[in-house]
Amino acid sequence: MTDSPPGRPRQMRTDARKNRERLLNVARAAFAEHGSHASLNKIAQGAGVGSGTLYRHFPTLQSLLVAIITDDVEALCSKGRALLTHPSPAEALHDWLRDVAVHATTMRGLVASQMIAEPDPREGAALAACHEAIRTTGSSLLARVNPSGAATADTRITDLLTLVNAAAWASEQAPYDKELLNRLLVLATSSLPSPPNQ
Amino acid sequence: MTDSPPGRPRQMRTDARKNRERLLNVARAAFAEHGSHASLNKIAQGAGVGSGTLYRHFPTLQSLLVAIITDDVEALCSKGRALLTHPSPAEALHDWLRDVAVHATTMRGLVASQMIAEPDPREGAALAACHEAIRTTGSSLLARVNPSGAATADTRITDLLTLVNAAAWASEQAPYDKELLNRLLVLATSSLPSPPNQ
DNA sequence: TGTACATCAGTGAACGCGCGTTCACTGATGTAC
DNA sequence: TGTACATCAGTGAACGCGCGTTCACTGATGTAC
Repeated sequence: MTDSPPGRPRQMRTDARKNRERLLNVARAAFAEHGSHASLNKIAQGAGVGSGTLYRHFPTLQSLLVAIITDDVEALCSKGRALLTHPSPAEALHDWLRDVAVHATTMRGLVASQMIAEPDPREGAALAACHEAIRTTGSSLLARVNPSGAATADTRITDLLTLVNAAAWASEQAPYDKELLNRLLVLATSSLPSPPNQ
Repeated sequence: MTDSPPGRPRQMRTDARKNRERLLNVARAAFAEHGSHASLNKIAQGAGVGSGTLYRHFPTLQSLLVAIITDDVEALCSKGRALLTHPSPAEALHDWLRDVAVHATTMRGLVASQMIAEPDPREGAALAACHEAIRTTGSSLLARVNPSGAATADTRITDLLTLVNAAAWASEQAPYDKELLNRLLVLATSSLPSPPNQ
């Protein structure tokens, strides 16, 4: 057993951190343009980085994707928590679901599909944690709309989020129809109380 | 101008017709397994046919897909027309939407995506005709549920079909959850009158 | 503050792979008589 | 029914391409003193 020596791990090199950031940005754009057909070599090239560097940071296309989604989900959940004090629970929920949909709308179905599919255990707990966080946040918002049904909120919110993500995916398939996402969200959430001003 | 001579075109050779049929069947399976990453060479090989033969029949992956979908849509519409005499209009509509969803559930999102996206004009009128046929059939079924709203039935059915296809896509992403499609369909159609026996 | 150095991030040519696509050729078969 | 033949479907080796991935090497930088 040759354990690594104890003590703090060495801090991440500044160039490494910058490259990681740049890779994530370029990957975001590449996924937005080509979805799951995006080329890793081109992402590396676009970030001004050797392909080996990309592999050092993200051994897998999936891991790149999960890193991007993790950032987004964090923002989404923090916005959701803020909405918990919104005066209109119904409006808060609708607003947040719209944000979720818009988020899922950014990468040719890749994001939507990750949010729906069972997390790949090889990807560690990162993606599963995203799911958990989204569900918890949504559950709180939903419970405020209909306090009596709190017990069922957890399963309801999962299906609701799935359908919202599916609607987002559909609207990506039809980019020429700018209003489609709005109309689909109305349909998808028609079983919820409407927000007051609509 | 060297026009081809007049008269009937030569009938399709029997081996050609068989090969075409075999290619469609193998392609169906390949798309079901690999979606848009299916390999044309492997489809040709699986059908026991040279790759050139595949290209003679279907110059494009897309054209292969459209041929498959055309067959399915025909069946779907004929079933829809039969349902127009069903004693319960609401049940007829729900049944048919379920069939549409199940159909969209067979090829890793490829079918669902084709049913939603704007038809590629290079693909001729075939796919556009599918959309038209589905919409017409659905529109009739919807009009029977709510005769007063016939004028708006056409736009409503388009969005409804889109959401149903989206739900089908989502349920493909989560194959481990066998009941997901059912639950999503309930959510997606919650703005319609419920069928009597549910 | 300055310096020596071990660590590890970065490099990018090279590899093997499977893909879509072509095309000169072979051979099956529908048609006309 | 039988036959000659023009048509066109079928073939599959070959091509170029871009992909993901590797790895021996270089060099930047965080750390310890």
